[in-house]
Amino acid sequence: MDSITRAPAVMLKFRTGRGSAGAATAMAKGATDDRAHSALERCALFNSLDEKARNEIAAHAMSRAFSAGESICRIGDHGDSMMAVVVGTVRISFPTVRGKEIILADLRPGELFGEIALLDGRSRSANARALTNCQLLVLARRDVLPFLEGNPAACLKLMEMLCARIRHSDERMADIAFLNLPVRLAKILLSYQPAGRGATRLSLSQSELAEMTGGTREKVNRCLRAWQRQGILDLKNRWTIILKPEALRKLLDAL
Amino acid sequence: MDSITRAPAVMLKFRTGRGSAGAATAMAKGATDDRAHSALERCALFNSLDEKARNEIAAHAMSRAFSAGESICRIGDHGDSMMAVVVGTVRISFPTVRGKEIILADLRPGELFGEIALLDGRSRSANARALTNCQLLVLARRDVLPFLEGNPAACLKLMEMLCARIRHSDERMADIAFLNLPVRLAKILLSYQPAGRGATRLSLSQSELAEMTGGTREKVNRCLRAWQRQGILDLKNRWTIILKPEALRKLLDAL
DNA sequence: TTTTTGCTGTGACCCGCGGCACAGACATTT
DNA sequence: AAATGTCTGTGCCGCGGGTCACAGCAAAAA
Repeated sequence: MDSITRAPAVMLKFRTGRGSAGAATAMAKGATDDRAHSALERCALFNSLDEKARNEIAAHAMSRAFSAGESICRIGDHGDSMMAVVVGTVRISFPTVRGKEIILADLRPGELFGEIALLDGRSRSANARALTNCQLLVLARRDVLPFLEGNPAACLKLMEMLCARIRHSDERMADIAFLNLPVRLAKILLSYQPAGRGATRLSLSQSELAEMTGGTREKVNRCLRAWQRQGILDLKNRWTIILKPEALRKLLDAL
Repeated sequence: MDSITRAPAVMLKFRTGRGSAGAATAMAKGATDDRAHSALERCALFNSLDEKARNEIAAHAMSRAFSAGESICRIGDHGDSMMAVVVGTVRISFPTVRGKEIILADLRPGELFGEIALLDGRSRSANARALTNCQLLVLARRDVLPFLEGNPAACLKLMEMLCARIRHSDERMADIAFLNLPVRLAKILLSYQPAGRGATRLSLSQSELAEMTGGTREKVNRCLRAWQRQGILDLKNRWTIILKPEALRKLLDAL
């Protein structure tokens, strides 16, 4: 277990966290620059489009920066834009009673959020927060809707993405309803494990894992420690190092 | 409590249930008849369209009947069509481990299902079963996709519907994660209560309520009985009669 | 009508998990 | 180096709720 020399690391936020990263909230509102265009290329919604369409939408994109810890939007806000992550990580969460919240997703570059309020014209459906310093591309409703009307292909692609969200939500709901915490935790850990076998180091606090699984911090801790004793993973400083992903997968297969 | 003379009744399935309704599975494949057209008018996706567009899509609709209890589609099936309910009730459910399943929705005339597999080309995302004898309108992918490409308005409307599904799913997930069973049960009961004050009679078995809330039949029973003792509702034969919806709502407000 | 089947109502039991409390380990700040 | 704050690690207690078992009942089927 000491033989790990160059394990892949999943680090969503800088280890030296919250706010200390300084106020990088300057706003670069340059429009049709190359950065915007190449960012859209990395985005699932737009990379299937032809060059012309991509230029058309890129012309309306506004670049905007958020510093680590900053709130991007809150549930209930009026929202008439959607955002694509260019640099950094954005955390989407859903607040519930008594200050608790459930983490829905951590979005990396190329991913999109805010489409729901944009599309249905209602208020924001979740919270979004910059987990690291972030660079986003902002697209306003008044630009997006006409664009979609003229680009059925983009429309269908967007619908596919919404469908994926629905599938994922339904599955997760069933998980929470019927699976016990260790299984849910294993699922989450594996979902942060980038495909390949071998050790993965992840920098997620146990409270964060609790908010993702819908459990408590204490329970997550006990579960992780039990796995550590079995040699399935290792907890060092504040990293969680997955040593035997197969063991976790086996837990899932057993249902 | 005996003064109820004409209370609204919510009856999703015939009280004389399962299968006995005889094999009405005959297939009426008449296409552009008036029934198809008027059914589409009742459907949220199509009623905002102009007459011409509605005729266009109605021309491709196939009518199909299912008898009570019959399975319409199963999760994992290959699916390249979507359906609109014309007559009857269709139950959408999501199966999980060990035969348990969670009821996602009971669809009434005018509502749509099966769009997800149709749109993203993957397999069916849930089970659908005819709760009563049903009449459905079936629309095939090869007809729907070209139609959507030519009708941006329908596209956007469909996206709105998908967004509503996502909002609903996320909220329900948070409910299951953080609210205890009585509260979830109260929510479900109220959601079947058609707006107005006063008593509502609903014909849902306690096992069904359990499958909707993600709890057990026994727990649902105990909870309902407790409410009965408090005079909030009445359980007679196999009907659940909501006497004081305000009391349930108060339970929700208390969070 | 009689039989069968499925739904309701309840008691007993036990486990998972949430809540509290607190100690120790690091990290960051001053 | 000292102080402060945050995360980790654990013991303990109590409750919500899942499970089993079984006893009425009411509605369909025979």
